[in-house]
Amino acid sequence: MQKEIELFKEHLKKINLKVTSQRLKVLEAFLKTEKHLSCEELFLIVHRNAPEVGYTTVYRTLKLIQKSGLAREVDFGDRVSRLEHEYGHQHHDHMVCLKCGKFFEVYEPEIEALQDKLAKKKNFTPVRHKMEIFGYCRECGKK
Amino acid sequence: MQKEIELFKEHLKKINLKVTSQRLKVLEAFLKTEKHLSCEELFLIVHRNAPEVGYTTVYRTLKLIQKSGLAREVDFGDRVSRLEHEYGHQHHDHMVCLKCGKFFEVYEPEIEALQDKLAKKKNFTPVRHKMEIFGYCRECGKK
DNA sequence: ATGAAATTGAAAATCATTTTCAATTATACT
DNA sequence: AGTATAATTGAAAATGATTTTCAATTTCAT
Repeated sequence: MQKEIELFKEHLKKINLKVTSQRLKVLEAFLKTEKHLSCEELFLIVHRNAPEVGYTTVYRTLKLIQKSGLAREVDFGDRVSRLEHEYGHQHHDHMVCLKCGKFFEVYEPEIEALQDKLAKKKNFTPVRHKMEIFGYCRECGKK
Repeated sequence: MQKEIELFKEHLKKINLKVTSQRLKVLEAFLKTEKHLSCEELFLIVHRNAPEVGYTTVYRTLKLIQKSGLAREVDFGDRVSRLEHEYGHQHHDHMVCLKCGKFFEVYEPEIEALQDKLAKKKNFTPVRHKMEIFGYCRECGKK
Protein backbone atom coordinates (compact mmCIF):
# COMPACT_ATOMS: atom_id res chain seq x y z
CA MET A 1 0.00 0.00 0.00
CA GLN A 2 2.96 2.28 0.72
CA LYS A 3 4.04 1.92 -2.87
CA GLU A 4 0.63 3.06 -4.12
CA ILE A 5 0.62 6.05 -1.80
CA GLU A 6 4.02 7.09 -3.13
CA LEU A 7 2.83 6.77 -6.71
CA PHE A 8 -0.15 8.94 -5.91
CA LYS A 9 1.98 11.62 -4.30
CA GLU A 10 4.33 11.59 -7.26
CA HIS A 11 1.41 11.99 -9.61
CA LEU A 12 0.15 15.00 -7.64
CA LYS A 13 3.59 16.61 -7.67
CA LYS A 14 3.94 16.05 -11.36
CA ILE A 15 0.79 18.01 -12.14
CA ASN A 16 1.43 20.64 -9.45
CA LEU A 17 -1.30 19.58 -7.10
CA LYS A 18 -1.00 19.46 -3.37
CA VAL A 19 -0.84 16.56 -1.00
CA THR A 20 -3.61 17.09 1.52
CA SER A 21 -4.83 15.03 4.43
CA GLN A 22 -8.22 14.67 2.78
CA ARG A 23 -6.76 13.25 -0.37
CA LEU A 24 -4.67 10.78 1.55
CA LYS A 25 -7.64 9.68 3.63
CA VAL A 26 -9.67 9.01 0.51
CA LEU A 27 -6.83 7.16 -1.12
CA GLU A 28 -6.21 5.00 1.93
CA ALA A 29 -9.86 4.10 2.23
CA PHE A 30 -9.87 3.13 -1.42
CA LEU A 31 -6.70 1.04 -1.14
CA LYS A 32 -7.97 -0.79 1.92
CA THR A 33 -11.16 -1.84 0.22
CA GLU A 34 -10.61 -4.45 -2.43
CA LYS A 35 -13.93 -3.92 -4.11
CA HIS A 36 -15.60 -2.08 -6.95
CA LEU A 37 -16.62 1.08 -5.17
CA SER A 38 -18.94 3.82 -6.24
CA CYS A 39 -18.19 7.36 -5.14
CA GLU A 40 -21.01 7.22 -2.65
CA GLU A 41 -19.83 3.96 -1.11
CA LEU A 42 -16.35 5.31 -0.71
CA PHE A 43 -17.69 8.54 0.75
CA LEU A 44 -19.60 6.59 3.40
CA ILE A 45 -16.48 4.64 4.33
CA VAL A 46 -14.34 7.76 4.57
CA HIS A 47 -17.07 9.63 6.39
CA ARG A 48 -17.19 7.00 9.14
CA ASN A 49 -13.65 7.79 10.24
CA ALA A 50 -13.35 11.33 8.99
CA PRO A 51 -16.69 13.15 8.92
CA GLU A 52 -14.94 16.35 8.00
CA VAL A 53 -14.18 15.12 4.49
CA GLY A 54 -16.92 16.18 2.11
CA TYR A 55 -18.54 14.28 -0.72
CA THR A 56 -17.13 16.64 -3.31
CA THR A 57 -13.62 15.98 -2.14
CA VAL A 58 -14.12 12.23 -2.36
CA TYR A 59 -15.52 12.67 -5.83
CA ARG A 60 -12.63 14.82 -6.95
CA THR A 61 -10.01 12.61 -5.36
CA LEU A 62 -11.48 9.61 -7.10
CA LYS A 63 -10.81 11.32 -10.41
CA LEU A 64 -7.23 11.90 -9.35
CA ILE A 65 -6.81 8.29 -8.27
CA GLN A 66 -7.95 7.25 -11.72
CA LYS A 67 -5.59 9.63 -13.44
CA SER A 68 -2.70 8.48 -11.32
CA GLY A 69 -3.20 5.01 -12.73
CA LEU A 70 -4.22 3.38 -9.47
CA ALA A 71 -7.83 2.80 -10.43
CA ARG A 72 -9.94 2.14 -13.45
CA GLU A 73 -13.58 2.93 -13.98
CA VAL A 74 -15.92 0.01 -14.47
CA ASP A 75 -19.37 0.39 -15.89
CA PHE A 76 -22.05 -2.17 -15.25
CA GLY A 77 -24.61 -0.22 -17.21
CA ASP A 78 -26.47 1.13 -14.20
CA ARG A 79 -25.28 4.66 -14.68
CA VAL A 80 -23.15 4.53 -11.57
CA SER A 81 -19.44 4.94 -11.91
CA ARG A 82 -17.41 2.39 -9.99
CA LEU A 83 -13.68 2.16 -9.48
CA GLU A 84 -11.60 -0.94 -9.24
CA HIS A 85 -7.94 -1.28 -8.36
CA GLU A 86 -5.66 -1.03 -11.32
CA TYR A 87 -2.17 -1.01 -9.88
CA GLY A 88 -0.75 -4.50 -9.60
CA HIS A 89 -3.92 -5.92 -11.06
CA GLN A 90 -4.15 -7.58 -14.42
CA HIS A 91 -6.68 -6.37 -16.93
CA HIS A 92 -9.87 -8.40 -16.80
CA ASP A 93 -13.50 -8.33 -17.81
CA HIS A 94 -16.64 -9.18 -15.88
CA MET A 95 -19.54 -11.53 -15.71
CA VAL A 96 -22.51 -9.99 -13.92
CA CYS A 97 -25.39 -12.00 -12.47
CA LEU A 98 -28.75 -10.58 -13.47
CA LYS A 99 -30.43 -12.01 -10.40
CA CYS A 100 -28.18 -11.52 -7.38
CA GLY A 101 -26.03 -8.78 -8.84
CA LYS A 102 -22.77 -10.49 -7.97
CA PHE A 103 -20.01 -10.22 -10.50
CA PHE A 104 -16.91 -12.18 -11.30
CA GLU A 105 -13.68 -11.13 -12.87
CA VAL A 106 -12.71 -13.10 -15.92
CA TYR A 107 -9.75 -13.09 -18.22
CA GLU A 108 -9.32 -15.01 -21.43
CA PRO A 109 -6.12 -14.33 -23.34
CA GLU A 110 -7.54 -15.77 -26.53
CA ILE A 111 -10.38 -13.26 -26.49
CA GLU A 112 -7.96 -10.43 -25.82
CA ALA A 113 -5.86 -11.48 -28.78
CA LEU A 114 -8.86 -11.72 -31.07
CA GLN A 115 -10.02 -8.27 -30.03
CA ASP A 116 -6.69 -6.80 -31.05
CA LYS A 117 -6.76 -8.71 -34.28
CA LEU A 118 -10.27 -7.48 -35.02
CA ALA A 119 -9.28 -3.88 -34.38
CA LYS A 120 -6.24 -4.18 -36.59
CA LYS A 121 -8.36 -5.58 -39.38
CA LYS A 122 -10.54 -2.45 -39.20
CA ASN A 123 -7.60 -0.05 -39.04
CA PHE A 124 -8.61 0.86 -35.56
CA THR A 125 -6.05 1.61 -32.85
CA PRO A 126 -7.39 0.06 -29.68
CA VAL A 127 -6.73 1.81 -26.38
CA ARG A 128 -8.97 -0.08 -23.98
CA HIS A 129 -12.03 -2.19 -24.06
CA LYS A 130 -14.87 -3.33 -21.94
CA MET A 131 -16.57 -6.65 -22.01
CA GLU A 132 -19.33 -7.75 -19.72
CA ILE A 133 -21.27 -10.95 -19.90
CA PHE A 134 -24.66 -10.74 -18.23
CA GLY A 135 -26.49 -13.87 -17.18
CA TYR A 136 -27.06 -16.14 -14.20
CA CYS A 137 -24.38 -17.30 -11.83
CA ARG A 138 -24.00 -20.86 -10.67
CA GLU A 139 -26.16 -20.31 -7.58
CA CYS A 140 -28.94 -18.44 -9.29
CA GLY A 141 -29.02 -20.83 -12.23
CA LYS A 142 -31.33 -19.86 -14.99
CA LYS A 143 -34.90 -19.98 -13.64
CA MET B 1 -41.62 -1.86 -41.17
CA GLN B 2 -45.19 -3.14 -41.19
CA LYS B 3 -44.00 -6.34 -39.62
CA GLU B 4 -42.35 -4.47 -36.77
CA ILE B 5 -45.46 -2.40 -36.14
CA GLU B 6 -47.52 -5.56 -35.93
CA LEU B 7 -45.08 -7.09 -33.47
CA PHE B 8 -45.27 -3.99 -31.34
CA LYS B 9 -49.06 -4.00 -31.30
CA GLU B 10 -49.08 -7.67 -30.39
CA HIS B 11 -46.70 -6.99 -27.55
CA LEU B 12 -48.97 -4.25 -26.22
CA LYS B 13 -52.02 -6.50 -26.40
CA LYS B 14 -50.22 -9.28 -24.63
CA ILE B 15 -49.51 -7.12 -21.62
CA ASN B 16 -52.88 -5.34 -21.73
CA LEU B 17 -51.62 -2.00 -22.87
CA LYS B 18 -53.34 0.19 -25.37
CA VAL B 19 -52.39 1.11 -28.89
CA THR B 20 -52.29 4.90 -29.05
CA SER B 21 -51.40 7.32 -31.79
CA GLN B 22 -48.54 8.66 -29.69
CA ARG B 23 -47.00 5.25 -29.28
CA LEU B 24 -47.25 4.56 -32.97
CA LYS B 25 -45.70 7.88 -33.86
CA VAL B 26 -42.74 7.21 -31.61
CA LEU B 27 -42.33 3.70 -32.97
CA GLU B 28 -42.45 4.86 -36.56
CA ALA B 29 -39.91 7.57 -35.97
CA PHE B 30 -37.64 5.00 -34.36
CA LEU B 31 -38.08 2.51 -37.18
CA LYS B 32 -37.39 5.08 -39.85
CA THR B 33 -34.12 6.13 -38.29
CA GLU B 34 -31.42 3.52 -38.66
CA LYS B 35 -29.22 4.93 -35.96
CA HIS B 36 -28.36 4.63 -32.31
CA LEU B 37 -30.79 7.11 -30.85
CA SER B 38 -30.96 8.61 -27.42
CA CYS B 39 -34.35 9.42 -25.97
CA GLU B 40 -33.75 13.10 -26.52
CA GLU B 41 -32.77 12.65 -30.15
CA LEU B 42 -35.87 10.61 -30.82
CA PHE B 43 -38.01 13.14 -29.01
CA LEU B 44 -36.70 15.92 -31.25
CA ILE B 45 -37.49 13.89 -34.36
CA VAL B 46 -40.99 13.06 -33.19
CA HIS B 47 -41.56 16.58 -32.01
CA ARG B 48 -40.81 17.99 -35.45
CA ASN B 49 -43.83 16.25 -36.96
CA ALA B 50 -45.96 15.88 -33.88
CA PRO B 51 -45.34 18.62 -31.33
CA GLU B 52 -48.19 17.32 -29.23
CA VAL B 53 -46.24 14.23 -28.18
CA GLY B 54 -44.42 14.87 -24.93
CA TYR B 55 -40.96 13.86 -23.85
CA THR B 56 -42.30 11.57 -21.17
CA THR B 57 -44.31 9.62 -23.71
CA VAL B 58 -41.29 9.16 -25.93
CA TYR B 59 -39.32 7.99 -22.95
CA ARG B 60 -41.99 5.55 -21.89
CA THR B 61 -42.57 4.26 -25.39
CA LEU B 62 -38.86 3.64 -25.79
CA LYS B 63 -39.01 1.29 -22.83
CA LEU B 64 -41.91 -0.52 -24.48
CA ILE B 65 -40.06 -0.79 -27.76
CA GLN B 66 -37.20 -2.39 -25.92
CA LYS B 67 -39.45 -4.83 -24.11
CA SER B 68 -41.18 -5.76 -27.33
CA GLY B 69 -37.85 -6.94 -28.63
CA LEU B 70 -37.54 -4.37 -31.39
CA ALA B 71 -34.69 -2.47 -29.81
CA ARG B 72 -31.71 -3.04 -27.59
CA GLU B 73 -30.00 -0.58 -25.32
CA VAL B 74 -26.42 0.27 -26.11
CA ASP B 75 -24.14 1.89 -23.63
CA PHE B 76 -21.10 3.83 -24.72
CA GLY B 77 -20.20 4.73 -21.18
CA ASP B 78 -21.41 8.32 -21.36
CA ARG B 79 -24.39 7.72 -19.13
CA VAL B 80 -26.81 8.26 -21.98
CA SER B 81 -29.06 5.42 -22.95
CA ARG B 82 -29.19 4.75 -26.68
CA LEU B 83 -31.35 2.32 -28.59
CA GLU B 84 -30.44 0.41 -31.66
CA HIS B 85 -32.62 -1.76 -33.85
CA GLU B 86 -32.81 -5.33 -32.73
CA TYR B 87 -35.40 -6.94 -34.94
CA GLY B 88 -33.89 -8.40 -38.07
CA HIS B 89 -30.45 -7.31 -36.98
CA GLN B 90 -27.67 -9.64 -36.02
CA HIS B 91 -26.02 -9.27 -32.67
CA HIS B 92 -22.86 -7.21 -32.84
CA ASP B 93 -20.47 -5.23 -30.70
CA HIS B 94 -18.91 -1.81 -31.16
CA MET B 95 -15.68 0.02 -31.66
CA VAL B 96 -15.90 3.61 -30.49
CA CYS B 97 -13.49 6.35 -31.53
CA LEU B 98 -12.25 8.34 -28.56
CA LYS B 99 -11.57 11.38 -30.71
CA CYS B 100 -14.41 11.86 -33.16
CA GLY B 101 -16.98 9.75 -31.33
CA LYS B 102 -17.89 7.70 -34.37
CA PHE B 103 -18.56 4.05 -33.78
CA PHE B 104 -18.53 0.96 -35.91
CA GLU B 105 -20.41 -2.26 -35.55
CA VAL B 106 -18.24 -5.32 -35.41
CA TYR B 107 -18.92 -9.01 -35.21
CA GLU B 108 -16.43 -11.77 -34.70
CA PRO B 109 -17.87 -15.27 -34.39
CA GLU B 110 -14.71 -16.60 -32.81
CA ILE B 111 -14.99 -14.12 -29.98
CA GLU B 112 -18.64 -14.94 -29.49
CA ALA B 113 -17.80 -18.63 -29.26
CA LEU B 114 -15.02 -18.03 -26.76
CA GLN B 115 -17.33 -15.92 -24.61
CA ASP B 116 -19.80 -18.77 -24.38
CA LYS B 117 -17.03 -21.20 -23.64
CA LEU B 118 -15.68 -18.95 -20.91
CA ALA B 119 -19.12 -18.65 -19.31
CA LYS B 120 -19.64 -22.39 -19.41
CA LYS B 121 -16.30 -22.93 -17.75
CA LYS B 122 -17.43 -20.72 -14.87
CA ASN B 123 -20.85 -22.35 -14.58
CA PHE B 124 -22.43 -19.13 -15.68
CA THR B 125 -25.49 -19.06 -17.91
CA PRO B 126 -24.94 -16.20 -20.35
CA VAL B 127 -27.95 -14.18 -21.48
CA ARG B 128 -26.37 -11.28 -23.29
CA HIS B 129 -23.11 -9.46 -23.36
CA LYS B 130 -21.60 -6.17 -24.26
CA MET B 131 -18.24 -5.55 -25.74
CA GLU B 132 -16.88 -2.21 -26.73
CA ILE B 133 -13.41 -1.45 -27.96
CA PHE B 134 -12.38 2.17 -27.45
CA GLY B 135 -9.56 3.67 -29.43
CA TYR B 136 -8.83 5.71 -32.53
CA CYS B 137 -10.45 5.17 -35.88
CA ARG B 138 -8.55 5.13 -39.14
CA GLU B 139 -9.06 8.84 -39.75
CA CYS B 140 -8.21 10.03 -36.29
CA GLY B 141 -5.16 7.79 -36.00
CA LYS B 142 -3.49 7.72 -32.64
CA LYS B 143 -2.11 11.02 -31.29
C1' DA C 1 -72.51 3.99 -26.20
C1' DT C 2 -70.45 3.22 -21.66
C1' DG C 3 -67.37 2.70 -17.93
C1' DA C 4 -63.23 0.80 -16.05
C1' DA C 5 -58.64 0.99 -16.77
C1' DA C 6 -54.81 2.78 -19.19
C1' DT C 7 -52.54 6.92 -21.10
C1' DT C 8 -51.02 11.44 -21.54
C1' DG C 9 -48.04 15.62 -20.87
C1' DA C 10 -46.51 19.16 -17.80
C1' DA C 11 -44.28 19.70 -13.92
C1' DA C 12 -41.84 18.10 -10.19
C1' DA C 13 -38.81 14.59 -8.07
C1' DT C 14 -34.80 11.82 -8.21
C1' DC C 15 -30.14 10.69 -8.46
C1' DA C 16 -25.45 10.79 -9.81
C1' DT C 17 -22.36 13.98 -11.22
C1' DT C 18 -20.28 18.49 -11.69
C1' DT C 19 -19.65 23.48 -10.81
C1' DT C 20 -19.44 27.61 -7.95
C1' DC C 21 -17.45 30.35 -4.53
C1' DA C 22 -15.75 32.25 -0.30
C1' DA C 23 -12.91 30.63 3.29
C1' DT C 24 -8.97 27.73 4.33
C1' DT C 25 -4.54 25.41 3.57
C1' DA C 26 -0.17 23.63 1.31
C1' DT C 27 4.01 24.82 -0.64
C1' DA C 28 7.79 27.51 -2.62
C1' DC C 29 10.43 31.17 -1.62
C1' DT C 30 12.42 34.43 1.09
C1' DA D 1 9.68 30.76 10.59
C1' DG D 2 6.99 34.12 7.79
C1' DT D 3 4.76 35.26 3.63
C1' DA D 4 2.79 35.26 -0.89
C1' DT D 5 0.40 32.67 -4.10
C1' DA D 6 -1.90 29.27 -5.93
C1' DA D 7 -4.48 25.15 -4.93
C1' DT D 8 -8.05 23.05 -2.00
C1' DT D 9 -12.07 22.51 0.56
C1' DG D 10 -17.04 21.68 1.59
C1' DA D 11 -21.65 23.36 1.35
C1' DA D 12 -24.81 24.48 -1.66
C1' DA D 13 -26.45 25.04 -6.09
C1' DA D 14 -26.45 23.62 -11.01
C1' DT D 15 -26.69 20.18 -14.38
C1' DG D 16 -28.58 16.62 -17.12
C1' DA D 17 -30.69 12.29 -17.85
C1' DT D 18 -34.19 9.65 -16.09
C1' DT D 19 -38.35 8.70 -13.52
C1' DT D 20 -42.59 9.74 -10.91
C1' DT D 21 -46.85 12.24 -9.94
C1' DC D 22 -51.37 13.54 -10.98
C1' DA D 23 -55.47 15.41 -13.03
C1' DA D 24 -57.46 15.36 -17.46
C1' DT D 25 -58.08 12.56 -21.54
C1' DT D 26 -58.41 8.48 -24.35
C1' DT D 27 -58.78 3.50 -25.44
C1' DC D 28 -61.32 -0.57 -25.90
C1' DA D 29 -63.96 -4.60 -24.16
C1' DT D 30 -68.52 -5.06 -23.24
